[in-house]
Amino acid sequence: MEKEKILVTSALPYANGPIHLGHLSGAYLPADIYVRYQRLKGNDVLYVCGSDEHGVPITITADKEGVTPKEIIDRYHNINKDAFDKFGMSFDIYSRTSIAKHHETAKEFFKAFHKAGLLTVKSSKQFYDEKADKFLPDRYVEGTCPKCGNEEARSDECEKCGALYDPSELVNPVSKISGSQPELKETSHWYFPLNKYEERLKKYVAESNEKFNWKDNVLQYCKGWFHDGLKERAVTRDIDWGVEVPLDDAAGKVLYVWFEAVLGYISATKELSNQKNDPELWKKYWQDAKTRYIAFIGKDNVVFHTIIFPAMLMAWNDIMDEKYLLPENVPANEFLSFEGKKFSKSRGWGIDVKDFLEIFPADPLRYTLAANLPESKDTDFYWKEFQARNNSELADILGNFVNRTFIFTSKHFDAKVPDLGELTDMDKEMLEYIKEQPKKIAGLIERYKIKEAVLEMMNLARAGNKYFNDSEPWVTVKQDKSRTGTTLNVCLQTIYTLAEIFSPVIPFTSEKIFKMLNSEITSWENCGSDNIKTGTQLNKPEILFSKIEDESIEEQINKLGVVDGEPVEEAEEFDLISFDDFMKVQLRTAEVIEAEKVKKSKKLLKLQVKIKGETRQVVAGLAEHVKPEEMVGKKVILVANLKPAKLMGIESQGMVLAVETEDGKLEPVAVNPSVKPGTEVR
RNA sequence: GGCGGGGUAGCUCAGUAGGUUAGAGCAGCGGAAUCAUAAUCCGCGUGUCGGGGGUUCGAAUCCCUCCCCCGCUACCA
Repeated sequence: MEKEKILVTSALPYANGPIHLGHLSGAYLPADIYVRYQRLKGNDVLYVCGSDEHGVPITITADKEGVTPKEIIDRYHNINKDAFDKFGMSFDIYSRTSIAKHHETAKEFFKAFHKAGLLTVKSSKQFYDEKADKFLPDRYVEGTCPKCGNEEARSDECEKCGALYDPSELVNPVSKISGSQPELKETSHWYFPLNKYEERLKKYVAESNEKFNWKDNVLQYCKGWFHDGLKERAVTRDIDWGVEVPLDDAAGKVLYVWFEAVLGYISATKELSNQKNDPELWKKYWQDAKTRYIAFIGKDNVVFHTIIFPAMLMAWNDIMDEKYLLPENVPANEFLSFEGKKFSKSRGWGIDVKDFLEIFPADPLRYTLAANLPESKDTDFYWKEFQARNNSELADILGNFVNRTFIFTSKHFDAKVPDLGELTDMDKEMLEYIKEQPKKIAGLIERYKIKEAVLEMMNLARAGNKYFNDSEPWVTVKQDKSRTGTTLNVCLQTIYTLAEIFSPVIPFTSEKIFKMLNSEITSWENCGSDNIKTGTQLNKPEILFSKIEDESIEEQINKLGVVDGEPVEEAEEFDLISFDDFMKVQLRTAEVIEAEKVKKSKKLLKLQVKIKGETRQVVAGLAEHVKPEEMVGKKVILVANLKPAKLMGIESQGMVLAVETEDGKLEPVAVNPSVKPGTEVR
């Protein structure tokens, strides 16, 4: 079969925090499994990734910590690179967008577009912080929403009520940098005419889908974007962290991250070319029409990889002689939740890859994630499930099958691979199965059905156990040793095949098995043929997967929702009432005129309070907390339309609002003394 | 608010060009076996396919409607 050239990318993780299990499930593990499989098939695969290191959130983190953005990106680039490495990601290069090569590449694209007159300049008003001498990106400005009054609204959008508005409408804008009030100041930016590519993009998506059968969720996302119509997009921003706009009159402006980050795939490949002293290498992938390009991402990234990046490449290809490939497929995954909730570092929910791999080995994690990838909908990671997958599948089914075969072979055949003698129907069936199963799995992986492929891999190990059981070598060894030899030979061929087909998913274990078999991995196409030769001396078996005890899982579960040793307070859950319901409660300010203790009562005070036009008698349970004389003259809040009730025989015509402190003390809600009695409270 | 996804067995998930008794893995129950990390193998599933309505000979699947979860809304997989 002719070798294919395949370029694979995984979304560039943002270097503003450590990656967690959700990231792995989205764009990394499926890609790595795909890549390892394609390499086993003998195809020429290039797998590229790297850190995305520009943009506002990184500068926010840096400011918060009082360090430079460079320190932030260095920290997380290294943490994540290391985590990926321990997890067994087989990138050909893990680059970063802060390198000179990337700045150069991004500028090249911008300049080409600019020179061709594609980009338009538009001015708009943006918040400017005089104290900090900076234009403020949306996230740096907070104010009150003009629609709903939410005080934590963003400059052009309120997350609470969803309103979109012009930044000039924002009430009381505050700069998050200096705390001062920013001014709206005129600035200009370059825009990319995404709208001009709309028809071609629709065609691109439709045709790619026809040829390569795109995933349904991806098509739905695209449909959503097309439905709304594509608009021009600003490609520059006024910040000082990023790729500088390569024009004379653009001081203080950088390329907007969406524009340059996707180009990181290209610059990373160029970087690899340099490292290999083969400057043309990258072109053999990116600019050869025979290469297949597959971009693995999470669902949040769909628009960038099916619309924006292709549009940019189309624009380039229109102008330049050297033409880039567009992705043939963008197999985006949905999200992984953690124990039923979204990953959240601040709430202590979920676990970083780095922390995980310090406690458990990579392969059980790879297997667990792969067996439950969010391929068609969001899925969940549960610690208990991780334990079960490790113990009852990896250890009990796969690990034990390998172990029992090895031990039996060393006990009765000096750990040498016995002859394959005369075959029974059962032997033939098993041999047929180990030939067919890899084909089935290959088909699934090529259609990006990794989850189902993993199930089929484990099914081969199940079949191995059944074959072993049904063959009863512990019986035959007493009567017909050559029969036993045949059984074990078939089992060892099965183990060989298992090591091979499982290697994309659990590469570390696969390697161990090959070492135990004293054999080398072969091409995927040879799976199931006579791979392990009769007479081969087997090495001593080792336990492939140790069981995970309940205690170590409990320990992890107990860490949930804890940050720095402190449990994170869960927000209270309220039964929601409508605005109308709330308005049924009529609150008024009231002035206390008289106060005395109710006789024979520990808790009750009898108050005379003045509201507009009347004086009411109210009985309040405050006696243990406030002295009567302290109450006189106080302004309080009264529920004015509460049905009167009798307490200790005294009529109470309302209720005084009080706060209950943690130690159980009550304190009347304070009202500014200048407020007139009877004023409405809402 | 708009757009999108989801609601299937105790749990985690498959399953739509409408078609026999709706599936898998795990857990559970019963049995067999004893080579093995007490692992394995065999048997056991009547689940209002979120609710209601409709189209149809026939609906988990198509249409309408309602409820509940989640995501995106242009810089977090």
